[in-house]
Amino acid sequence: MDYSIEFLTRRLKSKAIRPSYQRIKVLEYVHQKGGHPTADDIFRALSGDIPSLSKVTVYNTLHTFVKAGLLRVVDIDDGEKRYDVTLADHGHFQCEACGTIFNFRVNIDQVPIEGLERFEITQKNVYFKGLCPNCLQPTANGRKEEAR
Amino acid sequence: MDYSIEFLTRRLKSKAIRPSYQRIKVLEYVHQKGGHPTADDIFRALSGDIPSLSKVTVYNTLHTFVKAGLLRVVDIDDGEKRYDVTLADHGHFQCEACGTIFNFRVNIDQVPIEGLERFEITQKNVYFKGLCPNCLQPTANGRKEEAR
DNA sequence: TTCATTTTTGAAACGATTTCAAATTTATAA
DNA sequence: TTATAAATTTGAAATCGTTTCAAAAATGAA
Ligand SMILES: [Mn+2]
Ligand SMILES: [Mn+2]
Ligand SMILES: [Zn+2]
Ligand SMILES: [Zn+2]
Repeated sequence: MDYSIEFLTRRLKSKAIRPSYQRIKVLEYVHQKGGHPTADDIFRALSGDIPSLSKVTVYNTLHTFVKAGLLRVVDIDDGEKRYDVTLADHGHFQCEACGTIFNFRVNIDQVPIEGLERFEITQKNVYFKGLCPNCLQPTANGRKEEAR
Repeated sequence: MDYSIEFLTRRLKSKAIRPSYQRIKVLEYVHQKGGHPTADDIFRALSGDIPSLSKVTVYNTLHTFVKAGLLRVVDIDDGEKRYDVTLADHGHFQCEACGTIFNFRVNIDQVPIEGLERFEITQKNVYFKGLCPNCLQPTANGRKEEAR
């Protein structure tokens, strides 16, 4: 994929967000890294490149991006919020052993819903929990993988 | 419904939880009040009856109840966790204007899922957001109801 | 270059929850 | 009943992600 500075700059400008160095770096990180990083993941990853970087800037930037629809919040974890570049509708599974968050395909619009006839729905989240294949796999000694 | 001390005591004993005064009162509150109270809702409601009550006791008690399967956590709100006595599978809708959390019927097991073939699922949550009928209703002057 | 606006920054505040150790209550054994 | 151990409750302090705040720095317009 093309996550060049020019591409990211254009993406920001298209949302009327000024392409500051910090913002471009945050956007670059979430695109290149993918997955579901926390604000702190992003802060620690960029601190090297931008020694002056403040955590508040990361928070500000993430808020801006979410409001502009560039990112989506995943709030499955207790504790920290996570940020997701994948905007297409999908569900999230969090492994209770290793904590990893996985995406899965789910067509929530096909589900029969009862009781929201007069409601206006703007956001649909599907969060599952359980054990991922890695953590289900028994190790050589016959026990489960160690939880992190 | 019968939420007598005897009933609640039996319910606790059946889960091997010692029926202390505090625990019975918390269990009574969540049953009688229903809905999705926060730890603080419960604490403030019971402080009158139990002047010595500590918030830590409420937290301890809620953890115990959740672990025993007497309550379910609803983590849709940013901020505070909420507790739910309704154990049957259902979805949660939070109104973005008034904050109220509503239940709705959803048969999540009927939804086609792709990508979790080798996962062990132990918990399925469906969280919607949007506007509830009250907050959608225009007032006399033509504007929406005031958000809380 | 000015001057206004936006962005970044570190420190401090916030707020729900957890940790901790002491005090109290309850159960068990002698 | 009394002694002792175990469980529960409690208030204070700690934790931790996030927000608020005001000043400094960067950027844009005139
Ligand atoms: Mn995702
Ligand atoms: Mn509910
Ligand atoms: Zn796992
Ligand atoms: Zn509402």
